[in-house]
Amino acid sequence: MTEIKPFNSTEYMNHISLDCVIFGFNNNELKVLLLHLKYSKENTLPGGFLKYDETLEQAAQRIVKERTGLDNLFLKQFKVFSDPERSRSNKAVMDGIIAGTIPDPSFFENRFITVGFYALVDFLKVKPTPDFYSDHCDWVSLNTELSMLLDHKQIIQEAIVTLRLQLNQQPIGLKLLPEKFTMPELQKLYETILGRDLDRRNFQRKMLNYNILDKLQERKTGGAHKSPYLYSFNVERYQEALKDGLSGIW
Amino acid sequence: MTEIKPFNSTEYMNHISLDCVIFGFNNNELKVLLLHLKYSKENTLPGGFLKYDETLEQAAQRIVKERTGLDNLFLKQFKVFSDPERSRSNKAVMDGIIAGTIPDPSFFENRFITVGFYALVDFLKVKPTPDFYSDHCDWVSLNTELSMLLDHKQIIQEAIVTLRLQLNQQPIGLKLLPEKFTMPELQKLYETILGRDLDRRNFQRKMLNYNILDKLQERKTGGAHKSPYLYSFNVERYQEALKDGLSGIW
DNA sequence: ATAATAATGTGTCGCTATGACACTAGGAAC
DNA sequence: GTTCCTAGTGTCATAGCGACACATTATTAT
Repeated sequence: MTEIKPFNSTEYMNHISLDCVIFGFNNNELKVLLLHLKYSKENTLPGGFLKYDETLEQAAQRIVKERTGLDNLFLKQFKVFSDPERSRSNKAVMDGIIAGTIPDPSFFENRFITVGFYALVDFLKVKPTPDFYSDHCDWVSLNTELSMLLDHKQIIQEAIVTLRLQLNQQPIGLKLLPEKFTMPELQKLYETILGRDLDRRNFQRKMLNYNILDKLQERKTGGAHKSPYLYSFNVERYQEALKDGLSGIW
Repeated sequence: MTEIKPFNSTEYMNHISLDCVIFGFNNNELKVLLLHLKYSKENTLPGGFLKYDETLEQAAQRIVKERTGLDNLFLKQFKVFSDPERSRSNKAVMDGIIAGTIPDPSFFENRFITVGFYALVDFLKVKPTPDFYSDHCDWVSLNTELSMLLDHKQIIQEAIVTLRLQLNQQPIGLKLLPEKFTMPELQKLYETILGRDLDRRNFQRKMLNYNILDKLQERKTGGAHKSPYLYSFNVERYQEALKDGLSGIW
């Protein structure tokens, strides 16, 4: 249970909610897109409820589109959070009721099981858009210490663990990086997700051996030092390689 | 939505159900524990609903215990199934209503999102126990072609895919095999899950290099040929090794 | 008994992937 | 130019892996 917006609760299924951990990569950092609630001043994940004719995946796409402007994103369920206490003492709901902005308080006071999704997006393509109940919507570095609504901090943690485990099975780089990128950028992404440094030369060798990158003629200019080459993913070969997983442990 | 037993629907959360794919390994085959419904003659996964004060994990333990007699099993969520059509035209419910055995049909006619769990159990320890609505509860080989309730066939398929992907991150062998087992048995388990043959000698070398097995003095007697040695898992070292995943791709 | 059969236990060889590491090249600041 | 920093490329030794051969032991057929 997360997002609060003016809505008709009869459109939505009771007891089931979704929360989306939207990952972006910028400035050599992994970031998540968070909302900041007007009344309770808490940070929340973009989330929402399930309509009667939707799958959870469709609901997640809808929710993510409202916050990012983007369609058809890479989204994956990773865990259901079902602690009976998780939606108790929901400060955001209390404040909303006091402010008179929640049309159907009894709906929000129910117990909700939430399905966690993570999304991988191209940072630069996102237009962060707050909803009615939040005063802003921003990218937040994972290093930042934040006060989060309910169990949302835990949800983010679990999303990262999942991301790390699936690093060789999911198109992490393809989805998180722009069309063209440099080898050092790709390496930084892997290092950030894994939480440790990798050897520059070994990383490059291994990556190139996967045969999933196209080396472009262009170099990235404007940097302060030697211009690195630009690469792009060969989507076909990448997808093919992922079927068996990118071999090896990083 | 799966298990139908005499119950008071007010004890349970609406719209949320669980289905458990209980894996066992016997006679060199992977098997799942299924119920066979009296009226509709369909096979179903053991499943049930969520009580108001339970987590999904607790509910899954409860459900699995009722069918196997076992406590504290290895259980993991793997996916939520949320197709709005999935619980439509539920033959089992229709037959139950006709037979007058469903106390609260309106509850069952609601839309249900189901959370898939898989369990890994020691085949020999399980006492398959049917519920009120099923005439028997049996182990069924995955090679068997069956008519299953609703989307239960798909749920089993997804469970297997998950099992395969997590083969190096989860204590598959430890949970599916008896205390003492032979190397060929362990190999067969891996081959069954992976769906392909492995080289006997390379398998043994790799397994032993993990340092997670204790070679016992005993040998398994009664077999038709040379007696194989018995092994058991060194639980401590196994758990330790799983933290980083058992390296390598099978 | 003896031989045939079949599965298990153990060892070798060559290749590849990997980790550790060093040198060269290019762009910016001075 | 010189300095500094980053990127591009190469080498070497080792561990792990796939492919493969031979000896051992238990049952079964004769």
